[in-house]
Amino acid sequence: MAHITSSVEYAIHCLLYLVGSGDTPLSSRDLAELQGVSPSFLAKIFPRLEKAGIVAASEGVRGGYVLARPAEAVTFLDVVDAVEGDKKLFDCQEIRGRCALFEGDPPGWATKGVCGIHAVMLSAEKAMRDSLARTTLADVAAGFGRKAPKSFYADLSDWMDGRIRARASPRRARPEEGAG
Amino acid sequence: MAHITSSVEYAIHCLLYLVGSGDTPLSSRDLAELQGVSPSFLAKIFPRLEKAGIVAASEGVRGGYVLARPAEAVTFLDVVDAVEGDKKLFDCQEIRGRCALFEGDPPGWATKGVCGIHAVMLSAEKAMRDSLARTTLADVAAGFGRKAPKSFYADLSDWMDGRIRARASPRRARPEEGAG
DNA sequence: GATAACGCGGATAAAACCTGTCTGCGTTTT
DNA sequence: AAAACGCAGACAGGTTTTATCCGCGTTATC
Ligand code: FES
Ligand code: FES
Repeated sequence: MAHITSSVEYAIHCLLYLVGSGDTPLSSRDLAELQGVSPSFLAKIFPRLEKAGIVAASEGVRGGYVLARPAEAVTFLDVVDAVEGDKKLFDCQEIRGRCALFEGDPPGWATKGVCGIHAVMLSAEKAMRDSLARTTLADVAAGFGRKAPKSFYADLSDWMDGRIRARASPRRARPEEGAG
Repeated sequence: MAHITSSVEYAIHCLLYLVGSGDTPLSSRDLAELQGVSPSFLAKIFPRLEKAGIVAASEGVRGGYVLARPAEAVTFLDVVDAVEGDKKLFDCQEIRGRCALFEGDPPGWATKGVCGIHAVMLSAEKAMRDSLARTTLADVAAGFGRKAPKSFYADLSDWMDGRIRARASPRRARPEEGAG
């Protein structure tokens, strides 16, 4: 179990597909099957992205999700916070006030302000968050676009269309199921 | 549950006391009672600091721990790694290779090198670790020394001496126990 | 208008992790 | 010999993460 969980990995990979899909909504089920992850689990992640204003949902048949903002305006930090809430890197237990010398009544100089140790952790957390805030969905989408061949996007589009057509006309699109 | 756990908080607070104690070994039990934390739990943390070469142990009666290096040579990162092992900030599941379009046989361009998303996380982890490596025990000890009154260190020394004397001559040091 | 796809929320369960306790062992001072 | 110490392992309880399932309201399509 890591601090940045698999939920974030799922979320960002999905968001990258949404970057490519433009105005066409993609359902969480399709995104799950496309990537080979659990549809039920993914369905629990998306509402958090929606509450954070990262994606917009459309209900009903042919519904799904689209990006609610331009990809340049969604940082990794946005996604991490949306999916994980405000999870702290370090949870200070304030043990400095329990020193036996204080006998249950710690003096002001000992408990005033943030503990020096805690301050170092907060600084490290800030460094991490600043780093995450420096990269957007658009940045990684561009990097992915440079690696993938042109045909990939066409194949992807076909796959999504295929799923919709298969559901619309199961008789023609998946004849093998009835003929088996 | 946070990424940097309470064990690290306990460890560094203890190490700060060791900075002040110089060559006199302090036992994990005394350090635990002084700070109001579980002696059993603290006893599980110190061996990890010892294996990492941060503290040196002396066994037997009057044994305990001393710093194995100057406080200037022990960074927060050293302590975090010693106590938590090499815990990653993010654990990539390599879901990029599971894309349905690849049909179980992902092409080289899709799996070569580190995933762009993973790379961002690694960069954030590095930022955090660099930040932690920038502060040493000596730094925070100096900050603490500026806050605490002079009498605190004398009181601390007395408290430690008192514990040793109480154990050496229980009849005189704790008469109320036998008189009850 | 019925059906099916879709998002949403809650209940539930399994696995992993963190915290904390306990016990027994060997070592060393008193 | 006794007591204080470090060390290693087994163990239990709570929390988090991952994952599944179900029922509900909404909406496009037949
Ligand atoms: S009291 Fe929490 S870090 Fe010092
Ligand atoms: S596959 Fe793990 S972050 Fe992309």
